[in-house]
Amino acid sequence: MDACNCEGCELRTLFFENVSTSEIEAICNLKTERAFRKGDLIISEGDEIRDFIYLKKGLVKLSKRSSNGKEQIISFALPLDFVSLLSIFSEERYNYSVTALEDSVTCNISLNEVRSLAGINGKFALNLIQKVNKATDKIILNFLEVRQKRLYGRIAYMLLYFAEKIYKSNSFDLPVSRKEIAEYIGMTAENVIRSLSDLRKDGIIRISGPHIEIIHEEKLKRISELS
Amino acid sequence: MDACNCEGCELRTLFFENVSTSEIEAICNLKTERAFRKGDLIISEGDEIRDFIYLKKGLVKLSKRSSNGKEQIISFALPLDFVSLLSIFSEERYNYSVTALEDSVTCNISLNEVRSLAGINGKFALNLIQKVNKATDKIILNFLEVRQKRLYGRIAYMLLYFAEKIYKSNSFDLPVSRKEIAEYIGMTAENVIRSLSDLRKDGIIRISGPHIEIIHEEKLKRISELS
DNA sequence: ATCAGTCCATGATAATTATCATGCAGACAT
DNA sequence: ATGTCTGCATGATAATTATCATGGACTGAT
Repeated sequence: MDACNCEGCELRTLFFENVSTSEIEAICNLKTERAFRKGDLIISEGDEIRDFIYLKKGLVKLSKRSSNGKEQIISFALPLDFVSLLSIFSEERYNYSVTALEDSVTCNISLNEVRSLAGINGKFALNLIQKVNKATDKIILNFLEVRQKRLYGRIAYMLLYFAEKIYKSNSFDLPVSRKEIAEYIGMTAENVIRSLSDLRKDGIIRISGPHIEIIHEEKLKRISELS
Repeated sequence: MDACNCEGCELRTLFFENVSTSEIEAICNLKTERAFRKGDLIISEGDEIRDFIYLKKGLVKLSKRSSNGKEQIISFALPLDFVSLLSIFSEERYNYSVTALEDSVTCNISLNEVRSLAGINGKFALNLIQKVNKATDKIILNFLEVRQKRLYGRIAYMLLYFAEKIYKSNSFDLPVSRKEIAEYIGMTAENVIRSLSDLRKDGIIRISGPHIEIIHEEKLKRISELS
């Protein structure tokens, strides 16, 4: 446990709740930490799935190039959300990409190790099921939520999402371009820009470049709910 | 193994691949089979999650009532797809409903049993992860696929989906109303009806009541792809 | 048999969104 | 410094989709 710095990792108790100290040591020595700069590609669609990857620090987006060549954003993930959600265990290759939106650090563990630990330690496996399940559930519920709204409501929903879930503040820098917001909510970049401008003109938010400040949270919530 | 009729179940090898005969017997004696008629509610949103449920026979829809009160269809499932996908293991209550679209039979096993088996038998747990993972992946990829298309393309995509994935034939009875199609693709019922009529007028499909016959599969595919 | 309810269907119109065009500002390489 | 690229912004217009209204067919309840 000397070269192994997992003790400080906030994910440890979450992830390794049911793993004995000796098992942790064994895994810990096999893990690799990787640092990424804002904008770096962490996983590229089509890459072979070798590692179980989770986010230790930072913010990432999961995206996929769809059949017609357009990029679509599936979700955003913070630490404590897993990055290796979809397709892991069920596919050989990633069918989505992961990109760092802020400087990020991942912790990579050989998938075979995780697999064999899960095969030996059923409690660990159950814990894993739960985490993967929760993460994918969130994505699906989010899709449903967004789908039923119209442009203006989707924008409001997204702003509230960043404020509440990602930054826990009504004042933050958008980590994504307007085009990426469009790819996330399934609209065009022009209309995203227009909606943001409208919200600004109505005095509901303040914008300067990437910086957003939500002034009338209640109004924004009403817009989000009333679609 | 006498009262236990799992041997004939096609799901057995899939599901219990890694489970010993004695373990199967133990579980098998605890399982309950339930039959449902077309239209019956199998799971109601908000129900407590007690059983691990899988579909042995039939066709079902997963749906969710969204915040504004509108019903949304998440996916359709055939046998071999699991029904207890989302929220199981991670939630206490279902956050979606399951309805039989055709006469269906489910096999219910106490979740605690499945959980404890997974805790003991890691291989079984891994198998479970894989299945759950694959099923949710499908749902997410489907959402992405549909989202990038416009009305006409979504209708074409859905028709091809039923023909290829559900009925394996270009001639079939739609198991859902036009309104439900709308809830599946995120459009209004009127526009679904209009699109179907347009496809009929263009000679691409034949319609009589719930019966659909795809005449020009190639044209339909092109419409689906070109959105 | 009648009534209420739902599904399918179509039209007219309004609302929403996409597309195309243009301009500006900043980043960056040469 | 110049040109090129990208992101942000706005307008004009076209395309798409929703909403509202109406009608016929059918089902089930009374």
